[in-house]
Order: sequence, then C-alpha cells, then structure tokens
Amino acid sequence: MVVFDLQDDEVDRIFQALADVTRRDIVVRVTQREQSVSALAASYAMSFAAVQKHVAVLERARLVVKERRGREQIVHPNPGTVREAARLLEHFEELWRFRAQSISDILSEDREEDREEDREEDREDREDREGERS
Amino acid sequence: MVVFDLQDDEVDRIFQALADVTRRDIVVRVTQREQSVSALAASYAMSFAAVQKHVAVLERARLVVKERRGREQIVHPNPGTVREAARLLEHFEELWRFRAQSISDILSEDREEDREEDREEDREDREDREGERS
DNA sequence: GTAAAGTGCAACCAAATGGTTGTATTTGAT
DNA sequence: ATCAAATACAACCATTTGGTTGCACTTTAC
Repeated sequence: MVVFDLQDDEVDRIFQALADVTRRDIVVRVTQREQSVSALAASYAMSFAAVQKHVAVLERARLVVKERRGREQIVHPNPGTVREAARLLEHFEELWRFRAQSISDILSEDREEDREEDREEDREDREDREGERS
Repeated sequence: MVVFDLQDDEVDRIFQALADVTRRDIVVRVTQREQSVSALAASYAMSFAAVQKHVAVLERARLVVKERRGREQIVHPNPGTVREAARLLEHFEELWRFRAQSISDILSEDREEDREEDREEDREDREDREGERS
C-alpha cells in the first residue's frame, strides 16, 4: 500500500537525526517559525558551530532545507521527510497488527485456542484492539 | 487524547535504536515470528555478540522485550513503543499543518482551513493548550 | 557426567558523534 | 572603505557506537 522509496541509509540518517533532543527542538522551532541559523543558535546553551552542525545533520537527513537570504541562511522544515518517517513507523505498526498471534499472551490478553475470530459482524473496531498500552 | 509521556532521553533511545538497518530488520523479524537471539544471529553476517548488542540496544529503547525460555531468550516486539514513536512523528506533522503559512509556497501546496482559534465564548480553563492533540 | 548449545559480558579497536575554539569569507550597514 | 554580523569550515578532544575475540555460566542432550 505505502510505497517506500527510501534507501536504508536515508532512513538511517532520518532516525539518527531525530535521535537528539536539540535537533528535534530545531525541527519544531523552524516549523513554527522560519529562523536563521544564528537565531536558532541564540536559543541554545551551546556554541554557534554546534548548532550549525546540528542543522547540517538535519539537512543531510533532508528534514530541513536552508535558503540563503542576504547574509543569513533561513532554515525551513521539509515536512515530506517527517511524513515519510511517520509512514514508515505506521508500516511497522501494521506489521504488528497483521501478525499478532503467539506474542499476544505476553503483551496483551488473548487465548490461542479460539483462533478463528474473523467475524464479519463488526469489522470496524478491529483497528485498536491492542492499542491500550499506556 | 495522545499524551506524550516519553522523556527526552527515551525518545533519543527509540530513534537512535531505529537508526540502524540491522536493528530495524530485527524489529520486523521478531514481529513476524518470535525468535531467539541465536536464531536472529544466524540471519546476519556478523558475530553473535554483535547481534546480541543490537538486541540490547532495542531492549534499552523498549522496542523489544526478551523472555527466557529454557536456555534461550525469545525476543518479542513491544508494539507500544513503535506506536508511541509513530504518534510522536504524527505530532510533528500536525505542527506543520497547523503552521504552514509562508513556507508553504516553497515546499508544499497546503491549503488554508479554519484558522480562527481564539473564540472566547465560554472557556473556563485553557491551561492545557499545548498538551492536547486531536 | 560430559559435551554442546545459548547466552552474558569484558576487553579491545576503528570510526562516528557532539562538543569546543579558531580562522576565513561573504554580506550589510555606516 | 571599514567594520560587524552571519556563516563556513578545519582542527581538536572526549565519549559513544558498532564491530571483533575470548571466556565464563547455565541449560539441554547424550
């Protein structure tokens, strides 16, 4: 259904870029309001060069793009990439929902004896059966 | 509805665990069929200890759990964590959709919907403005 | 009992990460 | 023309990462 045109190393870069609280915050900030690199740098208790590197990591992951405006670089979000990452995780969830037989007794409540429960009475509420985890 | 009860370092661990193609593959494999660590190790062109470390990274991120069965450890997925990560990314997407004015002409095509948000008709408490989504 | 399978863990190593400082370059303002 | 602001980038450093090998321990098989 969902076609993933992402290479493995692209996904690596995306998730690795998101694996840092400063970089996630940068993504949120530039989504709410486009900002220059130095404006971003003023927000964090680290050097300008450090923030510059974080932006570079996000740029390599295509989570943001930079646009030259005069002497400053404006950082824009690239929402398509966030979307692709979200779709990828939803695909993982789908895998789980598709195959949740014998693991279910560990993390959910299900008996293995009544295997056939494909009733067509109410198919609509099957979406969030095992979603009640905190 | 969706409250993010994840600490920053938990999110760090989740995304960092997902930032490796071997570990993502392990998550997919154990979702499709629960496997022991050594069964997993047989699938990859690396040492047993390396795979063991990958599983440990996934375990620290709570993306999988291990269950002792005799002399082997069965690796199970922890779908709740994948779900939480997916919700987090969807929250990012939502941020984007909520504030997409002047950047939109660069990267997207988004159209404007109901923009008015400040109806002061009968709010008794508006202290929970940023914790609540959807 | 002995052997092998499965695992845990420590030590080691190369490369990547996340920070620093310093220097150079481009651009805007005076 | 000069100077400051904004950025780029290199060098350096400590820590983490992703792999290895080796060894010890527990559990099953014979």
